[in-house]
Amino acid sequence: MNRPVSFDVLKPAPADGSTRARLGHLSTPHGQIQTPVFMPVGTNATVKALDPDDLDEVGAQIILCNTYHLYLRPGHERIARLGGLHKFMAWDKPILTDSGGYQVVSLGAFRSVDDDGVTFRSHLDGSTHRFTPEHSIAVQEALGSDIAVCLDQPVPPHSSTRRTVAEAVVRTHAWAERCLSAHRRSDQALFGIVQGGLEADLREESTRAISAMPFDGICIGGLAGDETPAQRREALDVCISLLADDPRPRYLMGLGSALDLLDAVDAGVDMFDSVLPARIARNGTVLVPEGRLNLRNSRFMDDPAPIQEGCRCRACRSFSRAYLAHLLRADELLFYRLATLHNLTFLTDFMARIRTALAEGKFPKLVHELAT
RNA sequence: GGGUAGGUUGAGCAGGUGGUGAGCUCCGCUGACUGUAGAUCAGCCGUCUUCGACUGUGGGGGUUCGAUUCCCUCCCUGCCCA
Repeated sequence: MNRPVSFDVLKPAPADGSTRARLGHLSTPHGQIQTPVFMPVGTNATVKALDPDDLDEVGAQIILCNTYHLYLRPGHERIARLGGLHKFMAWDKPILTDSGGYQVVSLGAFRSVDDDGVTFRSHLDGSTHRFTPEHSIAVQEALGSDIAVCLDQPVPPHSSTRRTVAEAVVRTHAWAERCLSAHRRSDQALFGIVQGGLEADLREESTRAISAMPFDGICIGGLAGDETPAQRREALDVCISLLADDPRPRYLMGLGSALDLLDAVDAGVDMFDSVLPARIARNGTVLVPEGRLNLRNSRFMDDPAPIQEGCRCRACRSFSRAYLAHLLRADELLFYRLATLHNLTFLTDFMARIRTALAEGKFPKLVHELAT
């Protein structure tokens, strides 16, 4: 049977074990994706402050949209009536939808979880809504994303007891099976999600269970939270050592800082998403090779240099730090667009650089360079 | 010139009719943000030797144990009338 997406490893991890990083190619109904890839997040069917032309200019290959948010507003059925999510938002490249699983964590006090599903209180009007694995899949099918994701139960790594993590793992596995049997669309891939927090044995158990199911890709969830980089790497190594011979793409959910991405690619991850670069942009922080600049700092008011010398983005081609700092202070809308454009371009180019290094067999060297 | 309402920490205000005015919102300064309840949030924002101390209610003077408050006087601002 023809899979909706196909993944080819163009350049596998070297046999010498110097890295698990690999170069890949993901083919979807709406286009091709070079991996490792970073997916900007467009929760409400828009990457905040940008339009699809901007995203093309950034070089985004695929974006993530959110099932829970679009279900609440404007409604998945409405989007389906209007021709599906791609048409609705005028983005004809690949889209991955999150299942609403993350909202189990982020909505905190506004939800309750049981074995059958999650009950949410809408953050918009307080009304109650229920997401079961079947319902999440139905909503994602209505949206028509290229890649759907299972409803899962992530837990905050650091602040959860082993018992909580263990329960979430069991539940996530049961839901994974239900998502699989509910899923029908043949033009939409379905990824399963591994949980297990920072408990090595639970991570292992979860990886085995999820990878044994016929998913099109494997998500690693429950990280990119309050764990340390070392703990994350440890959890990642547990998962990916078990997936070494698995031909499917590996997607680490929620990771978005450059050095974090580098390390996770080294650990063998192919796909990433995060709100981080876009959110910090809106909050005044821009990414540069040395780290971050907070354009709110008074020293930028007189700085005629671009955010980053040599950056190809619109903000850097045309404007100074001084101008951007002014826009930010004046609450001008242009700031949000330019800062977002820059940060997403920065991260996209960073991933491209990683891919080039992988293609040329120079990835370990790049890691060494950037880590110091 | 007469009348009237005012003068509080960068700005705008609150409060205070004899018993210790540092409260708010802006502005400003700094930090945070990782499958987006986030163009958001947190801290600081008179001075200093900062777990505390000092100064501060337009200026000056008076009454009083004690004055932002009462009295005198001057200055400044808005409005009304000449």
